[in-house]
Parts: sequence; C-alpha cells; structure tokens
Amino acid sequence: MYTESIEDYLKAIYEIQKEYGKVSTNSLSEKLNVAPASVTSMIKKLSEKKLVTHKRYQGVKLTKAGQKISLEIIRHHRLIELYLAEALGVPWDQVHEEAEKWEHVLSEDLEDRMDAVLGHPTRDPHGSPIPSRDGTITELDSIPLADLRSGQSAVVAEVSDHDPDLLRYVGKMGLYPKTKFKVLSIEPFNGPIKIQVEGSEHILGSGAAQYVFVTEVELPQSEMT
Amino acid sequence: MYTESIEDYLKAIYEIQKEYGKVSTNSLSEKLNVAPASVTSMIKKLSEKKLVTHKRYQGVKLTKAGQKISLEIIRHHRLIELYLAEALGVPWDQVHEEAEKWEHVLSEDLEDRMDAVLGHPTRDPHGSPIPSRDGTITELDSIPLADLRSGQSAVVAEVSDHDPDLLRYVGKMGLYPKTKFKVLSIEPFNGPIKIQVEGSEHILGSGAAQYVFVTEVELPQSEMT
DNA sequence: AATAGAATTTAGACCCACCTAAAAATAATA
DNA sequence: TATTATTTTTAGGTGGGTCTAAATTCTATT
Repeated sequence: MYTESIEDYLKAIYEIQKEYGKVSTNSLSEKLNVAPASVTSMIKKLSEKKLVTHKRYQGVKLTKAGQKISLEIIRHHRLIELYLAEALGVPWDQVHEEAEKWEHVLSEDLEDRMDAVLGHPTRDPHGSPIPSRDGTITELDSIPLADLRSGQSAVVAEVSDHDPDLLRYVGKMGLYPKTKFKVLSIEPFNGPIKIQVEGSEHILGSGAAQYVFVTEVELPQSEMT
Repeated sequence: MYTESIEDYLKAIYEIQKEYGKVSTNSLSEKLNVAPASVTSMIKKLSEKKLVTHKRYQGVKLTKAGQKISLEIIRHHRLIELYLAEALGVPWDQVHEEAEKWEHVLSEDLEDRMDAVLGHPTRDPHGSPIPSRDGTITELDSIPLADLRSGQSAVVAEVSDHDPDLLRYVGKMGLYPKTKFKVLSIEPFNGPIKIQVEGSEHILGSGAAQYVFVTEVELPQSEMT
C-alpha cells in the first residue's frame, strides 16, 4: 500500500495530465497546495518507485503502474461521491470533500459492495466517469458550455467539482448531468449566457460556463443544412 | 482537530480504563502495537494538550476534554459499524476493521446522516452502546457468559470485537446480541460450556465465553426461592 | 547571443510518530 | 532488607512529508 500523500499526488498528476497534457512541478504545487520544493522531493520518490517518469525540469508522466493506482483512487473517489449522494442524500457540492478523505481508507470489499448497491454505475454525481475495477476509463468527449452559440441546445455531461460554490451556483439553475438545455443568447467577450433549463430561464456567468461541459450539441434550426 | 494517532490513543485509553480501571504505559503499548517508549512520548504530548493527566510511573487518566474526544471517536466507530452491517451487509466480524480507518475521517454531517438513517440507534452490531452526540454513554451492566452456571438462561448483551475469529466462532452458533440462550452444562476448570440457542445445542470454549457478555440472567427452576 | 524572469531543484531544517538501547524508578521476592 | 525482575522513562535516531532560502536551469525577449 501507498501513503495517502502518494495517492494524492498520483491522482493530481492524472487529473492535470488529462486537463493540460503536461504536468509541471508548479501545477502540482498549486493543485496540492504544497511548496514547489516539496513537489520536487515527492517526484523523486514517485520516480524511484516507478510510478512516474521524470526528466529534470521537464515535468512528470504516469507509468502504467502509476496510472493504475491513480485510477483506483479515482474510482474510490467517484463511487463514494455517488454513494453519498444516493444513499445518504449528501448534496452534490459536499460529496467531494467527504470523498477526499474516505477514498484513502476504503477497502476493496466495501468498494465492491457500494458498486453493487449502486448497480455498477458509470458516472458520479458531477457526471465524471467512474473507472472500472481493472483500471479502464472512458473520458467524456464534451466541450465547455461557454463554447456554445446562441440557439444551440445541448445536454450537460459533466460539471467540475473543484469548487463547491460553483456546484451550488449551477445547481440552482438545474444544470445537473443529463439535463437538456438551450442557449437563448450569449454575449461576446465572455459575456453572460442566457439559457433555458426545463422551461425556466437563467443567466450564467462565463466563468461558470467554463466548467460546465456539454455534449449532444444541436445546431439551431436556422443553421441546419 | 487532532491527529489520527492522538485519536487512537484516546480511544485506547478509554477502553483500557473501562476494562481494567488503570491505564499503564505497557497496556497501551500492547493495545496499540507500539513500543513502550513511544507511548511515553505520546503521553507527554497528550498531557501537554490537557487530554490526560499523568503522574510519572503511575499511568494516565482521561481529562473531561480527553474523554469527550474519545467518546466522539467511539461514536463514529460504532455508528459506522452498524451502518456497514445494516446498509451494506458487511458481516459483523469485518465491520471493526473498516471502522478503524473510517472513524478518523468521518464528518459531523455524515455522522448525523447515518445516525438518522439508522433511526438513532443505541447499540452497534456487537451490542456495545453508541455514545450520544454530546458524549454521554451508558455502559452495559453485564457479566461474562463464562460466569454462568448450569441451568441458567440469559440474553447476549455484548460480544467483544477484538478478534474477528471470535466473532465468526460465536456467530456460527447464533450468539448475537439480544439472543436468549440457556446453559445446559458447564464443566469446571474452565471446561467447555454446552448451550442451547434457538433450539439447537452448541459447545462453547471457555476462552470465547470470557468475551461474550450477558444480561437478564435467570436462575434455573430448581434454585428459585 | 546576452540577459532578465520564471520554473525547478538543492540544501538545510522542522514536526510527527515511531524505533532501539540504556538508564531510572517501582514492584516483587528471596 | 537486599536483590532481582518488571515497568517506565530518557537519550538518541529514522523516515515521511512538509517548509524557506538559495542555487540552478530553462525560456523568452531584447
């Protein structure tokens, strides 16, 4: 078994790798709230354990072994999030924090039991895919809501869980995964976006719209070929 | 918040205090599987934090503050045990290990939710009382099954959860909390005990009978006054 | 190509919780 | 009571994960 800290680093590396491709010391430092120097020394350790590859001043990359572990932790995390939401009614903006702690001490047995109770789910409450036990994951092919244009409809695929305030904000307008909505108008220069969700209209700031990812985008009637 | 280690020490101190009255350095060393020297230094720390009182070479005692924290952890532990058993079907010999890890990272909010889902229970799966949120606990007034005599009936109150094998062993004969049974015979010199549980007979080793605590003891007909 | 600025790494230190070995205090027994 | 045995404490060290300050390397810009 690995320490909680190692698991946190691996998870962070996976997530940064997914979002930006490259994983720098500084990006880890920010994400994990530790000093860059601390990251360097941990990278050295991870590298010795063959969990990442590292070229000095060039960032890190997960090895097969490292990725496997990081996906196990992510699986724990997302199963827990979903379980807490479903079974205990924890609101979607609180499940992340709870899962952050619990994920490190969840046994395989309990993981399986939760998985079974939930019916072998594939998405967590924010729409993120839950890796399978053997470490495979199918990342979603979605785009930020902010990239839509006036008149387009789409379905919410995933909402970033990095900020509880954001989740509450978009939750208030019903923008949960699988919810269909329509962009009524979108102002230029990152202006506010007017959307229609289940009959009612809402205004969404562009900052938030960066973190709401959508799929099944439909062109407006007027632009159909 | 306190470290996991501190919480473990406080819990151990509470339990030893309850079982033996006095809490020595060695008893903690054994219970926590750490060297006596390590216990001494942790005691110093706990003492500085006013969680225990300590006279050199004389053992420790929980302060009010220390007891409060230890009961909070025990509450977490036992609520988790019961929740796992009830909601996820984890067998009673496995819930302890799971709870050992989870108890340190359980939020108050989740504690309350579990408590509510379980209907504000007062006993864990082994029959141990669950402290209330404000830190009150009503310890059971029970005696070891081994102290019963031939012909007596009693109800299982509590089974020690210190050893999973023990739990499986007594579980096989149905000796769960609230189960009524009768002592058919008991051999002297810590001999085996023949008991009747729900119609069927079983033989119970005296070692195990030390750890099964019973209540509602009834005298046999022949000895009634 | 030189240099200023940013990113990264090294050096040295801290805290936490643990360890072993040795010393000191207490308890048990001849 | 003296001596031995047991318990507890002190002394000194280790590994894990973090920090700050300083040195190094890379990158971008002139």
